[in-house]
Amino acid sequence: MISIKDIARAADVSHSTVSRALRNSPLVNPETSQRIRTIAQEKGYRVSAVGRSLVNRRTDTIGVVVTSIADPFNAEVVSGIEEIALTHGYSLLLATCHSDPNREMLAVQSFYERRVDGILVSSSRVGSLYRPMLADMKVPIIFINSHHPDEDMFSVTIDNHNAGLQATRHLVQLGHKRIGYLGNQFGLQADTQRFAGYRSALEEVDIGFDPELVVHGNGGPENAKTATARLLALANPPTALFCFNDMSAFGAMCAAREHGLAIPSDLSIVGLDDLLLSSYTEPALTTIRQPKHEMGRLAAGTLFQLLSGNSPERFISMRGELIVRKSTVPPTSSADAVSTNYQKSSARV
Amino acid sequence: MISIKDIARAADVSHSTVSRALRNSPLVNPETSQRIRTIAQEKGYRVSAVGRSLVNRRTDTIGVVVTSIADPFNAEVVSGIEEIALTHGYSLLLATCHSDPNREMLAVQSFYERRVDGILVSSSRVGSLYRPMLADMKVPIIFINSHHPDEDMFSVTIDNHNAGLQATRHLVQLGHKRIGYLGNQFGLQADTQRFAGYRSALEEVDIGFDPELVVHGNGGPENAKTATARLLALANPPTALFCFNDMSAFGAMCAAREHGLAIPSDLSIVGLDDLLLSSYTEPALTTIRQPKHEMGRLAAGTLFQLLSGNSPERFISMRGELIVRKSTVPPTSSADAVSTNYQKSSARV
DNA sequence: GAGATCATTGCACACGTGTTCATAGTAAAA
DNA sequence: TTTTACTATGAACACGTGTGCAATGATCTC
Repeated sequence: MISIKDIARAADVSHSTVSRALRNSPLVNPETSQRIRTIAQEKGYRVSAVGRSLVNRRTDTIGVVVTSIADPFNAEVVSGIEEIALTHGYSLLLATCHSDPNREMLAVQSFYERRVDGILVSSSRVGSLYRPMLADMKVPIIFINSHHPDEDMFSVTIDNHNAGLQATRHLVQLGHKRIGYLGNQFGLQADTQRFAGYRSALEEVDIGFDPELVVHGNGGPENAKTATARLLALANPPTALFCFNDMSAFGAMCAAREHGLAIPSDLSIVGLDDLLLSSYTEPALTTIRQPKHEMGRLAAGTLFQLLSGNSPERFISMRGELIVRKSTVPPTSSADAVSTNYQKSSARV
Repeated sequence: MISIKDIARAADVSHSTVSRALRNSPLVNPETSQRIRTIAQEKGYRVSAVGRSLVNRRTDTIGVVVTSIADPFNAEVVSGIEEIALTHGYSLLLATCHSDPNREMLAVQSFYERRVDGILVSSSRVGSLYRPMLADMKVPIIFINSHHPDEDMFSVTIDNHNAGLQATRHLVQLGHKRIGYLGNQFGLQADTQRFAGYRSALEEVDIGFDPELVVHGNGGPENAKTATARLLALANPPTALFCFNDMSAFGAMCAAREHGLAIPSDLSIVGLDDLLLSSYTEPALTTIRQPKHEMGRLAAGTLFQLLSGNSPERFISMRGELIVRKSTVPPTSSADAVSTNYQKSSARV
């Protein structure tokens, strides 16, 4: 592994001059500079970022923590982050935590030891615990998809309440009265807020909330499938279903088919995310589009603002957009009838 | 930012002793060691990996280059890599190159400057050009999903020829005679080999190869859709289609539906990858399963073998597994008849 | 009691780079 | 010719950590 000292020796100058020459410093004679660069090229020299980082006190590296990179949502977010990082000449350290708060902390600690210039965390589960940690480590940190109203906290999210509202309103406006909610793991902030939006939409039109119609998966299709199966086995099953995300919606569609139901005629389904594949399923999925790539870009942008001494917006909240495709239709009369009957006899909660 | 010198001062010892104490060296008195560790904890000290890397001449970091992290195949591979890296205490630097050979080189150069301990490249497009580069930089590099028979090259792939063979044989055995191939971008190694497998399967049963039935997308659903549309507009369209990957297959299914064809009765489709969502589509996709996660694990494992001085297997080739689901059935008699007619009049290539 | 062994610690250097300051040489100004 | 300004370069230190070697003091052996 060759260093500037090696080419200094070869060019018969001091390593200081080499350092300057390779960074195009105007302080060094153009001819010597050229000579040094030629030698460096011949020897295949490449500057050591670790040596440079030590003196510059920056690594040109940012750390990204996600629950799982195999989750298309996170993949898109990371893609947006990487795009912006590249334009700033930064590299990305990636770690996954699989929704384990402990692993999330370990990942952040590891990033800190590596002296990243900033950290991005998607779907954090330990947001509040960062306060003491951040006191020690003076590293800017941006949250994506989770929001923590403390000072010195930055975040980029979509308005989850509004997303739940839009999705459920769409079903309500189609005439559905018996609308289920398929959530994510209990305690996840985004889940709580989307669920709240769902309830708000029901309240707007005085549809009673039935806790029987709420089930929870884990954001993946398999658990969504079993959760949906429970829902469909009810004496009075829903005619429409709002799913926490598109992956869950796919699982729900699968469960419905296996239960002998046709989509959308027997069960309308709304997802949330608008994944690349969501428009290619049969039927194409009605969903709330989340600007995943843009969220990644904005989060990274916020970080770089911070790094360059500016004061970016503290909390960025984006709007999801309802994309109506083929998985939602008005309820069939028979289902509607059942639903109406049930309304009469069910207690309002 | 506090260093060992700061706690050395606080504990009234030399920084050497601090360094030893924090690394649990038996050379230091247990009591002083404990005292030092307590002070370090109080001050929230965390070792600087950059300082340590400089002297240890290793960064405990590996670099991963993929075409796009939003591609589920790559996401799964990276997931497998990360899993193994974690068990070795390594971190992951991630870069995307979007199939641009130039960006691929830049990413590798950037990794080298950061002095990663090893590099993994998925679906490389510049394999041969690595020879001169590797001569300079003494960094182990492993290829995933592309194979380069030079010495000093390591790779993990599936047997693409066999995968194409299996997929096409499956369609042949169902009775199809007019089988299309929907490939990836021209020149990609995996595409060439899968296509060769496709042709071998046709030759086995003396089905003539018709170049009209071969189209190319770019591995994504949108281009696959338009490419498939061209195929279906033929005077004598295929009754079955082997797609380069599942993403392409989804696009093909979409195109078929828009063309008024039912799947699988009017058009059988085989994909390749077996993505998480491939079993949740309607109909569920018949495909060749690629052990993506395992490939990532094996590639990372090979790298760590290399790093620990062992001599791992140079070329690991895995077998894809045919997963028969619902998107493939024997051709309907009418389609079969057309196909047979065509056979008679078409020239063998 | 003298010498030997051992435990504990500090000094000094190394890793690769950047930067301040001083110095030597050169050209311009007086 | 002398003074001044400027150009080009090197010496020295810094960044944070690890380690070989020497030194100190204590304990043990004979």
